[in-house]
Amino acid sequence: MTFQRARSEEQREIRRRVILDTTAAMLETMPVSEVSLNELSRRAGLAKSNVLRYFESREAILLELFDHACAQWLEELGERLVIVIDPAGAVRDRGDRFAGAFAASLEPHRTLCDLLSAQASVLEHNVSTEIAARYKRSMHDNLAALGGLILRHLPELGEEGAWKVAGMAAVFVGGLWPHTNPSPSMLAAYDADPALAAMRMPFIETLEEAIATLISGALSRTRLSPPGRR
Amino acid sequence: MTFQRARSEEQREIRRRVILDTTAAMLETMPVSEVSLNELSRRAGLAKSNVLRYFESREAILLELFDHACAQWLEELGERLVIVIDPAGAVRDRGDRFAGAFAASLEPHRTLCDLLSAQASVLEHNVSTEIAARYKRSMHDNLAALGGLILRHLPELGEEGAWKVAGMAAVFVGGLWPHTNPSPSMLAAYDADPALAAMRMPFIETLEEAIATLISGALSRTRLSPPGRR
DNA sequence: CAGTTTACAGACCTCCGGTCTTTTGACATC
DNA sequence: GATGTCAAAAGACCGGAGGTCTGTAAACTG
Repeated sequence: MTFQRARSEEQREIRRRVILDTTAAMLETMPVSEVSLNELSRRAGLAKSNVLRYFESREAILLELFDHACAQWLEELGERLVIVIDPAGAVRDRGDRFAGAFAASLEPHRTLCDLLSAQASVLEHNVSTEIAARYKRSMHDNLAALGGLILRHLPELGEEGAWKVAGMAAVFVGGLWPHTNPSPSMLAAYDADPALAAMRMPFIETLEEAIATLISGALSRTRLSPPGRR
Repeated sequence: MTFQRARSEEQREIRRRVILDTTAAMLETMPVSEVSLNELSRRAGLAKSNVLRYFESREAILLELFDHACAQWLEELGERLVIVIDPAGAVRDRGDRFAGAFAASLEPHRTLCDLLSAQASVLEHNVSTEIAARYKRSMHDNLAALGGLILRHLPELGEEGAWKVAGMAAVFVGGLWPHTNPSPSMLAAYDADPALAAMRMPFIETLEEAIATLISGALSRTRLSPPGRR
């Protein structure tokens, strides 16, 4: 697969891209936890040690991928929002439409959700301080961008309120996602007992409702307690 | 450590308890991900294969522990709530107090939070359908109990609203928890850059605010959209 | 063409969850 | 009390994980 050795910087960059692309392709067909360095390096046509020449750990690869996926999703969400939300509409309507667009925009970004849910518990471990700091700064920007989108379409929330909703939404997505990937045995349990199946949470619908509820709550709370008050 | 062989059923039960207690003790000092069968069996004074004679997998042990911790926490939360909430108080006040009690009640239950966050993504995998079903039924009851507590102190939410808030709260706790256990390198990054440190989410405070927001939202939404409407 | 650098592959390491095989302790029977 | 049986226990073992170490050879430099 590999044709010649990477000596120039641009060749090294190509290697990095191959690794990232291969990982992204794997994530399309399997959860984060199943992406192993062995299989990844096999698919990329490189030796494992060579993969680790370009990334300091498995987690560092996934983190970079996550960061990129985040930025791309945010762009799509931004576009979707301006289409869907009428700036002159009622607050309640804008909130609901935001929630709907938010949830729907994640539908084609399953791997982003998967990475998000693994972020704090897995990805942020086993990377150097440099990588951790760089990534966290980038995530700070992403979260700020999400807060900006919220503020733009729901200015009633205020800057602080919008920021908080952004953080809560991110946390919620990360918490909800794992529940939508039941293990085979759990699936069998669902099949066997309809009462259990009833408590499954469909990802998009649950997310939409939760975000809408969060926004409603944040709105009513900013209204009830004027800024500056604790 | 182990003195005689377990031949009677009650002796077997003692073995199970030793394993569960040892695991619980380990969880007091390390996160779920670091509890390994090797170390566990060493501490319990049993061979690894012997531990697996009593539990079908590492996850099965943790799942049973999680279930038990859940039930115990729910009891404590129930007691706390009747002390803290004035049934005659305003809805808003009851909601806020509920959120406060909810968050505070989790403070001494760090391992519960840890298990909760690992639940869907780790624990529910790698167990048989029997265990999965049994556990899920139990969790169904636990969630219903939480819903019951919510309904009791915030009857305005209605049964469905209370149930939904319960589910969302559980999801949120599971999503938030990992962010409160930063890796060493992440901690170093925080130390180096105050701007990064500012985006840390303190567990209890963030949780309290999110739950309060969720409740406010659910309340305003039930008020705005009468039951039966979609 | 000789020498130096270094990308790369593959053997190797430790640890994980889990299985398989062997040993041995506790009981029932003679 | 000796003997046989059966399951509890222990420990060797397995494949695969993430990651390191070392030898090789390809590309540059003089």
